[in-house]
Amino acid sequence: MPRPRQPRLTRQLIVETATAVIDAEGLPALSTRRLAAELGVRGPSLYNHFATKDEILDAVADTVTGAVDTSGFASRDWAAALRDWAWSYRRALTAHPNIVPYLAQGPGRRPAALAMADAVYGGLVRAGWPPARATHIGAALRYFVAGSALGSFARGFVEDPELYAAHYPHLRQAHRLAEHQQSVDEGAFALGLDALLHGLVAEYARTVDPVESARPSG
Amino acid sequence: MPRPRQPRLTRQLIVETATAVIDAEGLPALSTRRLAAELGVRGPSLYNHFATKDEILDAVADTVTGAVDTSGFASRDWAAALRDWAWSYRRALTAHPNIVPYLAQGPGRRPAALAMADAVYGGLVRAGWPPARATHIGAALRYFVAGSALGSFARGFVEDPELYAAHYPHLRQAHRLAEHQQSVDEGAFALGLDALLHGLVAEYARTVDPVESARPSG
DNA sequence: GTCTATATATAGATAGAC
DNA sequence: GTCTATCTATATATAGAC
Repeated sequence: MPRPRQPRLTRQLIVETATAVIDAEGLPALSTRRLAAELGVRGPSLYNHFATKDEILDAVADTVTGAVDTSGFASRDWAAALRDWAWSYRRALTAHPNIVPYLAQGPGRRPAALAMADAVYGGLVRAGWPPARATHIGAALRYFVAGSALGSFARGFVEDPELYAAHYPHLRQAHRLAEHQQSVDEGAFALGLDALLHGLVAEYARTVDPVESARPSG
Repeated sequence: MPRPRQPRLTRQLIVETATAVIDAEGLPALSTRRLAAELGVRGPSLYNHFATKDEILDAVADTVTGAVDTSGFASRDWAAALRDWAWSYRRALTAHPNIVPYLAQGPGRRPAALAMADAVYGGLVRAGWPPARATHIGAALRYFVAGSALGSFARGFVEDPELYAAHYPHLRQAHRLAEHQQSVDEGAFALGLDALLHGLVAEYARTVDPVESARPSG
């Protein structure tokens, strides 16, 4: 009973469906058979559109990264651009947390990841940061965003509070916050990002543009 | 030809060997057969010491986290304690980067991870941080450390610089730094951690201990 | 371009002998 | 406590018919 006039496979449809499976059940759950079944075809059909499973994963990864907005770096305000980029980056990754370990294997040859790195680095250098410093700043923010998307603090705590109370007294309250996992994660990200940018602005004033910064007070 | 008097299996030996395999070849490379072969036994023998493969992975994860030093929180200087903890945490994770995605699945029931969270949270609250704030700070630093261990900025760049030059002009210089991957990663971590702590100290002065901080200047 | 059939490999885990 | 033998399952990928 071949399905008579169903939508045929396309690369985009395969990528979208693969993303959905990964989001719902994790990276190890994505097999070619599972993906094909989800699309209403058999496993081998996928190989008419992708040479290997890794090509599919790369396409998923590139699509996720492609959703990140780096347009802020077109302006002059590098700190605002970093903040907007970091939040956009975080939104893109937290929408698909299960793919993050794969993403972190490196930008590799994925166009979107390379374009993102290029935009951030270029924007910081244009703002006056020394090249080596620009690399460090981009990497530091990438670490923070990737780490925040990778695993929440709350995730993984078991249900019974009393189970912890005896051995880890300070966690009694902390664990209660696990009920509000998402708000904890977002609050921690907001706090960390603000602190990071605060420190970077201070260093910029000290090392990159001391004249401009010193003008008001001395 | 059974091995006559070889060292028999112990939980510790299994965990150490599993860690070595994961370090060398990645998390997916660790199968029960592979691990057993490395130990000079057959697969089923492992089940005399662990009920499941996941139990072995949990033991590996717990050992990695157990190497983190949180003794700094015994003192009063919370910022110095955070810095020491973050560096110790980073050293523990970067020594075994391939296990990080597994670690990030949550503290779960692993004693070392829970003890670490307890020490950090307790130290910050004792220093005067509000409980919710202490949770956010611990999480933010955990994100940063985990992200930095997960994937370096440099990792994954291909060898030929010219391959990037045409399409991503700003990356020509950045990619050269990939040759010094380790120093880039460490520099980015140092910069990010300093910036984070700088921002936190400023907030502490503003919100937790304004009297003490305001004394000199008003 | 999708299909059936299959090659090849590998996984985690158990039963029961020694 | 380790072994052989095996169960069950699942994987990626290819050949060749339609």
